Amino acid sequence: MTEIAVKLRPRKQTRISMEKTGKILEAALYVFSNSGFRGATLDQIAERAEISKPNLLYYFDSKEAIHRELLTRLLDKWLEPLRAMDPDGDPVEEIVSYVKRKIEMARDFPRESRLFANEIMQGAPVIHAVLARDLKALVDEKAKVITAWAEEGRIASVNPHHLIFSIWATTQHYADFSAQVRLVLGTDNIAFEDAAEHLDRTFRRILTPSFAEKR
Amino acid sequence: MTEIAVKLRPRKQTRISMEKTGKILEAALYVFSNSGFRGATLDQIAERAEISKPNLLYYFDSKEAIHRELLTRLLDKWLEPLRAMDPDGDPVEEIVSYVKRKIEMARDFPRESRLFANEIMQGAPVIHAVLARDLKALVDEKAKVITAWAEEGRIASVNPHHLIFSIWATTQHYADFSAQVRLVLGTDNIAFEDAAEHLDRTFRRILTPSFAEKR
DNA sequence: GTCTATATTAAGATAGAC
DNA sequence: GTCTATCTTAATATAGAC
Repeated sequence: MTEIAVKLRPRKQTRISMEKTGKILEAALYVFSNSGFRGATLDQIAERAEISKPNLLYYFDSKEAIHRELLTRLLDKWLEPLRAMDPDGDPVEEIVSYVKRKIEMARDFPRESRLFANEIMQGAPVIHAVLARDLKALVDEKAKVITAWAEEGRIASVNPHHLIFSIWATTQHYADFSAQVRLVLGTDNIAFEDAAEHLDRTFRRILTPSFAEKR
Repeated sequence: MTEIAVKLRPRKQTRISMEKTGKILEAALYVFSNSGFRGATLDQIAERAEISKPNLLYYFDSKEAIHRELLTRLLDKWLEPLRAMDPDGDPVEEIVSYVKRKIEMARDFPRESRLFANEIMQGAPVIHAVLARDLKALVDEKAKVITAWAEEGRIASVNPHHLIFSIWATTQHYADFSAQVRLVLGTDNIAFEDAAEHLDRTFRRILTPSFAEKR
């Protein structure tokens, strides 16, 4: 599990203070995910959290502190779908289930997706260290599982790291670049069922061993 | 073709002024792609362009104007790979060639990719209108071609719009989120040959008609 | 066309009363 | 803990000499 250093300003984390910080973080998630770190302002966050700006800064040391807190809090949730991939399950089903969980995350948590996308695009200045440790370890671990499946002929031969990149890319695309998707499809709301069906079919095609490759 | 409204400040576009504006735009591409619009500063751009800030603002009306000019100038280049998809070519080869061109763009023009990624993630405030017209028209046109190919049984049945989203997502991922790719692979430079090979294989698997589907 | 100096504003953060 | 008022800095943009 990822260790999260929760260093909030008030000594005692009373019920009221946890409620306030929660409200601030919720507002900050909205603003940061829409405008990026630099584009976001404390005024916007304060207004959305229905709190004054100085009061906001009573709970957090700085704008940066809010941002850092958001990212570290959300990291576990973000890695959860990959963690859930079961080495003992059916290979193709495990991977397409992972794809399904990821597309559901894009649908249900687009703000979280864009928050991370912004962070990564800036070169991950805040969470670089923790990603280089935890994310890398997790991906390497699952890559080994995928490699084993391929060697056993239970899925088609595939580069496991790049397969995972393709899964991240295709699923998060619907959250991170939803403006473009909507604009191209000419709809106000993305039909996520269509996206999910498309990805389910394509990843099954990628992974299902061909007759030639079967032993 | 996309019409580009070039509205520069100097009346006469002399050779010297075109050189300057070119140098400014090159610097701006670097800075905007690394920091996003809000994160970028005119100081950074001016320094990189080796020009004073007021001089920079002699050539462009505002920071926004530089940004807008960059996006509109680069748009055609960005759509070129899809435009080049030939309805009369071999279906699978045409699509994997498109994938190849896109991954080469991610390798050779990562700054352009991130510039557009930033713009789209903010909801495309600058180029929304032109995308809704030109990009949508282009994608719809190529989607029809793909649908025809599928109906003729020359490629596997696929949702053409979502296929295109998958191509954009998987290829641009290596430019937009290169920090994460490098961090996960543990390398300083991405081996684009590996990515290209992976994508070539996967899209061939997706597209090659199965025996069952062939007529 | 280019520069130095400067005006203007926006935004992060703090002081201090309550 | 919360507020009003304010400090401070950074950044866009302009004035005006050369």
